[in-house]
Amino acid sequence: MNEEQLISRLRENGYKITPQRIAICKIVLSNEKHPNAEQIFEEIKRKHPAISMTTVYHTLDMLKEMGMLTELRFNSQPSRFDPNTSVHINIICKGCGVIWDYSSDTLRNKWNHIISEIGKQPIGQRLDVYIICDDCKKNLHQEK
Amino acid sequence: MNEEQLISRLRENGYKITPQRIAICKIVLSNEKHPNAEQIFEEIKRKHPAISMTTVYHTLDMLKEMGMLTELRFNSQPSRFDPNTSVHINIICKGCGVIWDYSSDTLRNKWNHIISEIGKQPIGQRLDVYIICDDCKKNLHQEK
DNA sequence: CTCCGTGCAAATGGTTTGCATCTTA
DNA sequence: TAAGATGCAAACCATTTGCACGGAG
Repeated sequence: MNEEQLISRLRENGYKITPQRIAICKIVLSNEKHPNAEQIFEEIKRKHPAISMTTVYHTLDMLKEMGMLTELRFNSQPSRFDPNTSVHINIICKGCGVIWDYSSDTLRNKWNHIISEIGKQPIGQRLDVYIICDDCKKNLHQEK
Repeated sequence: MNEEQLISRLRENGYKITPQRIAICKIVLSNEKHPNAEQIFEEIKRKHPAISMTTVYHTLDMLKEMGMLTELRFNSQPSRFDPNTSVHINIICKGCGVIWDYSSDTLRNKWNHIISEIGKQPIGQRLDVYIICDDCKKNLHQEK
C-alpha cells in the first residue's frame, strides 16, 4: 500500500491526515517482523524525534479499528503488531520471540474447510504455532 | 483426572501437596469455561475463604510449567485459563467473551497435515476463531 | 472557527515479587 | 529440620486516560 492509498483509507474512515499518523502507519504496515510498541516508537523517533508513545498507541488503535492490523498479546511480553490480516500462521520461537508468518494454498484450503465444518461466521482468527528455533536450540545445547 | 492421579503428577514433578494446591488444581482442571484468575479465586474462596490471589497465580504458573494448562492472553481483558492442551480451536465471542472449545477428527487431520508441511517441530499451538455469538447479535440488533 | 490529534503527566490494573511465617516431607 | 509453599503488601510496567495546547479541514 502506497502513501496515496493509505491517505484515502484514512479519509474514508473520517480520520485526519497528520505527519505523525502517516509516519507511524507507513512503518507499521510495512514491518513484517511483528514489532512491539516500543520498537515502533524507536523506529519513528529516528525521523520524528518529538513523537510520543501516546500517539503511537492511538495510531495503532486506529489501525486495529480499521481492520488493518492485529495485536498479538502474549504472556510476560509486550504486544506484537501484525499488519498481515489474512489467514496465516504465526510461527513463534518461545526462546527469542521471533515471529515468522506462514501461509500456503494448503493452509487456506484446509482452514476454509475447517471453518465451514464449524458453521459459524468468523470475524477474524489467530493461528499460533510455538517452536524453539534453530538458533535457540543451538544456544540451549551450549549452555549444558 | 481424579485426585490420586493429580497428586501423582505433582509429586513426579517435585511439587509438595497442599490443600490449596489440590483445591485450585481440581477447580481449574475441571472448568471448561476458560475462567480468568479472579473467577478461579472467587470459586476457591467458597471452600477456602483464607486463600490468596498470590497462591492462585503461583498454582496456575505451576500447571503451565507442567504443560497441563494454557494461558490465553487477550487485549483489554484479563487472561483466561484453558485446561485443554490438545489441538483444538477456541471459538471466542468478541461481544461477551464466551469461549467454546472445538475439535474434530477433520481438524486434527488437517492440522497435522499443515504442521508437516511447515516442517517444524511444534511445542504447542493456539488456534482462535473470533465470532459474534447469537445472543450478542440479538442484542446488537435491539440496540439499533 | 471547530473538531480532532498530539503529547505530557498521571492513573490504571492485572500480574509479579519480596519477605516473614507456616507447612510438607 | 530443610526446602518449599502461603499470603500480605508493595512493586511492576505496558497500556490507557485526562487535559491543555496545536494543527487540520
